[in-house]
Amino acid sequence: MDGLTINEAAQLTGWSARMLRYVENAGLVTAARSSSGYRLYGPAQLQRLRTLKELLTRFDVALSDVAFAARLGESAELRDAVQAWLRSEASRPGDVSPGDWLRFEQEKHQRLLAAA
Amino acid sequence: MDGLTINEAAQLTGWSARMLRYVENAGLVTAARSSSGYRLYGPAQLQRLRTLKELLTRFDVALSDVAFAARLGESAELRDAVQAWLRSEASRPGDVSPGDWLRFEQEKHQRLLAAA
DNA sequence: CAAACCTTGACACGCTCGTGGTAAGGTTTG
DNA sequence: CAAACCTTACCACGAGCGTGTCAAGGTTTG
Repeated sequence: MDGLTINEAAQLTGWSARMLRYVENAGLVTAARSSSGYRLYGPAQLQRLRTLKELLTRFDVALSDVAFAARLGESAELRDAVQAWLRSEASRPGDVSPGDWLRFEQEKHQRLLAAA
Repeated sequence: MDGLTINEAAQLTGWSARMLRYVENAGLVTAARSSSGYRLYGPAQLQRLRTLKELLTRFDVALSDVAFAARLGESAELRDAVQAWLRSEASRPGDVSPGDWLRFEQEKHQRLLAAA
């Protein structure tokens, strides 16, 4: 059988085996399975895991955020609803002070930094 | 001064005053302020609040999800990074079983329903 | 002026997220 | 076969979300 086992993949990607299972259960990186049920990671999965990690740390994004983005990509109905709501935002003057949601999104990160 | 106060807006939108402050702090619906600092809600804000509520309940979306979508709309860099990662997904066969992330995203909802 | 409203800040509570661990049991390998 | 690995299923734990409530203090209104 070709493909790395979960601990090998963990070593090579910097995730823990525990997190690899968690990420798979989130539907973000799914491994193939051997006949006996072992997860098998190929080069594509390894690359996806590495870039996912990069994405999360570089932009301080949560797994649930990426999962939501995937949802947006899959459901045109949801995507349209969200975009319609967002578009109604900038239309009125003084509606949202610039950098407001940005502060919110970064607040968690700020707190983590402050606690260190 | 024109504009409804926070409790009036709460009544008309179905949110609590507490949540209106929370939503504002999330940067999603920001009210104008009177000279003495009172929040003032106009028709545009009321409508945004109503549609936001609809969005959240209808698609079982979190406030942080909408905030993230706003972030995607503001930062081309982030949007490109996320979309690039997502595009690398469907390329390989058997990469992700269909409906996998969907189960994950709905799991919370399922648990809530199961508890009732 | 007193009642009724608004403000921010805090405590609390249950739930989800991200993460580690451990237990019970099947598989692969030396 | 025994060691080393894999599986799922749990317990735990701190941090964040969504929400209510309460306190201390300023504002508007009858």
